[in-house]
Amino acid sequence: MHRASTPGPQLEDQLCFAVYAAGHAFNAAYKPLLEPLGLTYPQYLVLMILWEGDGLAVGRLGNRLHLDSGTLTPLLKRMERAGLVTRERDADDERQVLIRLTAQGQKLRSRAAGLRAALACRAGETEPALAGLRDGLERIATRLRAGS
Amino acid sequence: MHRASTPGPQLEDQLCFAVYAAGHAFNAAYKPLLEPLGLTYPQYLVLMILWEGDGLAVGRLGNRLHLDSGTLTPLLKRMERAGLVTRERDADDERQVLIRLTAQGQKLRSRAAGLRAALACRAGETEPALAGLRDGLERIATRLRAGS
DNA sequence: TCCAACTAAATTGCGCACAATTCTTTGGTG
DNA sequence: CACCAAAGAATTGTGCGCAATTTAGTTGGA
Repeated sequence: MHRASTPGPQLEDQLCFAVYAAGHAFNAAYKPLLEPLGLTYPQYLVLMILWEGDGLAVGRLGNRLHLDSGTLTPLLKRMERAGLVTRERDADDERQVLIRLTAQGQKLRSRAAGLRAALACRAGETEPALAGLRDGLERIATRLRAGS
Repeated sequence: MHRASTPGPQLEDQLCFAVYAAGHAFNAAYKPLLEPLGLTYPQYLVLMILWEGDGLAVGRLGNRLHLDSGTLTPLLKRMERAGLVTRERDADDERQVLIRLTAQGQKLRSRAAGLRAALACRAGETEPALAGLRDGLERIATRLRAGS
C-alpha cells in the first residue's frame, strides 16, 4: 500500500466529521427505539413540534427543522398514510397546507415520553456538558447558515 | 391554532437535534466549495482518507467513515466514473476491492487544501473550543455505538 | 379591473444512508 | 478432497435531503 507524505489521521480531527459521524450514531441509536412506534427520526422531530401545538403550515415546520417542502411534503404524506397527521389547505390562504395531529398522533406522545431520557443516559456526559455541546453546535450552525 | 400544555421550545434544547441541524449546516456550507471540484461531502471524506495513503479495501474505508458497502459501493462507482479513483479486486484476496487514487484524484488534493481553513473561519469559535466540541461528540458517538 | 411580482407547496431528479439479501471467495474440518 | 461457515462486496428497496422547476394562490399597484 502506498503511504502518503502526511502522517496521522487528519479526518478524525475535524469537527465537521465528528458532527457527521455523531449524527449517524444518534440516528442509529434512535432507530430501534422508534421502530416500535413506526417512526423515523425526522418524523419524530415533526411530532415533537406538533405536540407543542399543531395546526402548523408546512413552511413553519420547515423553519423549525431547517427543511424545505421537497423533504417535508413526501415525509408528511407518509405520516398521513400512517394515520398520524392530517394535511388540509388553509381556508384563509389556500397556498398553505396545515398539518394537524390525529388522535393516533396525539397518543404516540406518551409512548415516546421516555425516549429523551433513554438516549441521554446512553450518551453519558453531565447535563451541563450536554448543554455546552448543544450551544456550541447551535452557534456554529447559525454562523454557517449566515455565511452562505 | 391549538396550543398544547407544554410551554416552550423543547426541540431546540436537545443535543441530538443540534447535531442533526449542524450536520445539515456543514453540508450546506461545504456544498458551494466542493461543487467546483465536482465533489459531494461524503466523496470529499473518502478522498481525505485516500490522500493519507491509498489502496484501501472498501471495508477499511467503511470502518473509518462508519459506512457500509451499501453506501460506499455506489458512491465509489460514481467517483470511478468521474475519474477520481480505480476499483480493482485484490489479487491476494478476491473478496476485497481495493480503491486507489488516479492522477486526477491526487491532483484534487491541492485544490481542496484551503477548504478546512475556510470552513473553520466561517464557523468562528477558538481552536480549543472546536477541539472540545469534537472530543465531546466523539465520546458520545462512541458510547451510542457501544450501547447498541 | 387587470396583471405582474411574490409566496407556498408540490414535483422531479440525484445522491446519500441503511436493512436485508445475494454472490463469490476464503479458510478451516472431517 | 469435499464440505461448510465466515468474510467482503454488491444488490434491492425504502426513506431522507436538497436543487431546480412547476403549479396554484395572493397581493399590490397601474
